[in-house]
Amino acid sequence: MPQVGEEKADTRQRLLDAAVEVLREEGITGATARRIAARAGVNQALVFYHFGSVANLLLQSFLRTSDGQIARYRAAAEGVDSLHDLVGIARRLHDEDLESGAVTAVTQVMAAAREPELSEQILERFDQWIGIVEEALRRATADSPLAAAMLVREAAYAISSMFLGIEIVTRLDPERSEAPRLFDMMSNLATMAEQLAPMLPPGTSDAHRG
Amino acid sequence: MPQVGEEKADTRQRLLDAAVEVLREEGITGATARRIAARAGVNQALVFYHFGSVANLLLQSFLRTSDGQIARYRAAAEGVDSLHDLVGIARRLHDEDLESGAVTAVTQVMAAAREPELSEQILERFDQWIGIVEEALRRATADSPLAAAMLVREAAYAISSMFLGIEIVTRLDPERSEAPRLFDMMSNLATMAEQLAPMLPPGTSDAHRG
DNA sequence: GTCTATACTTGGATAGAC
DNA sequence: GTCTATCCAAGTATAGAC
Repeated sequence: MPQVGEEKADTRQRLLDAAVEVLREEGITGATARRIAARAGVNQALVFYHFGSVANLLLQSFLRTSDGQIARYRAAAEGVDSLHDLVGIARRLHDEDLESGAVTAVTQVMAAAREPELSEQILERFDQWIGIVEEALRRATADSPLAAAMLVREAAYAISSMFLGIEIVTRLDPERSEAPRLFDMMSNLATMAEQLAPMLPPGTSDAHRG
Repeated sequence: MPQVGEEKADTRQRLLDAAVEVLREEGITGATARRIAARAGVNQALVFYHFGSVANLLLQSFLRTSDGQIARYRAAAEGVDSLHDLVGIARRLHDEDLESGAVTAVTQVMAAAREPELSEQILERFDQWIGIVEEALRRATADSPLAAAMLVREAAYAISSMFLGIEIVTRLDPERSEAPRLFDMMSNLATMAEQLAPMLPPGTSDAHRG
């Protein structure tokens, strides 16, 4: 256990941070024990002392980062109670993620995952992510006839996958991203859907409720 | 130039094929000159003779595979003239891609891409992909009021990104994919949208036409 | 155009001193 | 818990015989 009030984060922590930075800047193919250790300013052997293997360091790094992201998403999603809110918050989270690079680190591990155990862990996190979107979507469409037509779980799955895809494409050249225009469009669609709702057949909006 | 009627594909071709297979089965981190050559049944030095470097072999492999995919998508998209068609064709292409593993190879190169030149080439292909979806979407919604609300380019971008994300997630555990249910839902949504169209304010369906 | 052999580099991982 | 030193495996790439 590290001392209280220490100036220097303990090595374990530094390695986890360094792993995220290396994943972000050099990708999965550049995430080696030597590079990560150099980035953390510690000896290469400590990767193996603390984590046993590079693969495990990357796994732990993934878990820590994605759990952080999930907590942020969960907190942000609590404020959603309209489609318009949902789009606005999604836009904000996307911008923040791009800035911090956290999602890049996550997608690098994700794309390269081969071992079933790692895949399992990743899917578990993706599932939580979908759950958050699902919950937000459910609240956002509670008063809309859309709720009856849409299977909310599937829609949340679609949205989550879309974000993942956008992240990967955006990283190839952030300057040329079309994501901002997509958010503008979704914002307009949300507004229209909300204005149109009263024009549609009533009663259907309760179809999904227990 | 290879002889006509040859039994054995020329080495260059075999290496390109082998690269796709290795990318599919072992991912980007397993795509080494030695493994690809072994898979092709040729000597490792031939990777460098024919392609100069592993990175270039992977690039050529990516270009060949993604161009093939694009041709398939383009051909399939020609048959679309309703949202329902679009969903059905998307489902079929998704199933085929999963079976052949071609998209997996593409996403592996994509996720690991670092050099600007490679990113450039990848984005160019992604752009073509978006273009095909855009064109299909435009035809599918030509008679629908949806066309007025939706910026077709942005919607196509969203759909393409979604497919990319789904591919990456599905590969983690194909058994547990939620994609089939998503297609079912989209199919229902398409049907509803088509039934609902006449109920909405008329005239708007022509708003996007020159 | 293909093979063998080899040079060189990098990376994962461990042993042992401190 | 950290470092030095080291081993071994695997990778890229090239030279040169065939």
